[in-house]
Amino acid sequence: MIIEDLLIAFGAEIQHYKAGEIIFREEDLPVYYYQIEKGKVKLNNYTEDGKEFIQNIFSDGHSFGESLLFVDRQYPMNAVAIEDSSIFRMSKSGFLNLVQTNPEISLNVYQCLAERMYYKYIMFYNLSFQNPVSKLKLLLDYLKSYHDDKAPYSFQIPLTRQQLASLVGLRVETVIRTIKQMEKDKMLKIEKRKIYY
DNA sequence: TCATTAATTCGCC
DNA sequence: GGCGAATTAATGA
Repeated sequence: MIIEDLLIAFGAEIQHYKAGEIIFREEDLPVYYYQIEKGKVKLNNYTEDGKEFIQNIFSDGHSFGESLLFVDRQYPMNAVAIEDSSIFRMSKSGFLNLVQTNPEISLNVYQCLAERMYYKYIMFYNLSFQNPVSKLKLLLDYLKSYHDDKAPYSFQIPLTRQQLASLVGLRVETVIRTIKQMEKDKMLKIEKRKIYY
């Protein structure tokens, strides 16, 4: 979200993470701004019995966890690379400095934060009260909103069923059952196990 | 071709 | 809708 040249000018460095590598953990103190150059990252939590809930998944060009740089608190979630990734890492002071000296950048940051809040708003209501079809449909709609082609079945869901399940708090089996039901209802299409929405 | 990982199925609660 | 186990398909050394 922030121009790479500017990141570098304010002290950012590229870090490489292997798939599965942890970038930061719950209860760590936020001391860096992270922006993905290339790769994929998930923010998650684990319940006591080991179940994973995915807060969000980010890919190329996205930053993550920056809201925590504005409050004096520990991270409430983990960040894990889910593919081999190259990520810009800039110190908190560099980030705050950058935001203070560049109005356009801070506006940009506001927009990112607002986007995250929007996602939380729609998901929270939906995950609290709705049935599996509604939960998955909302998630798919949200994912597709970043896709230029709005035609039906034009968007291949870039996530595994397990990841979908972890994003909406369902089990894989339920996601599989529900996705099949949605295919019957012509809401999506399945080809070679890939989901097209 | 073997190994790994994801998807799917099944029976039961 | 969740759970555990078993089967099958896809993918990539």
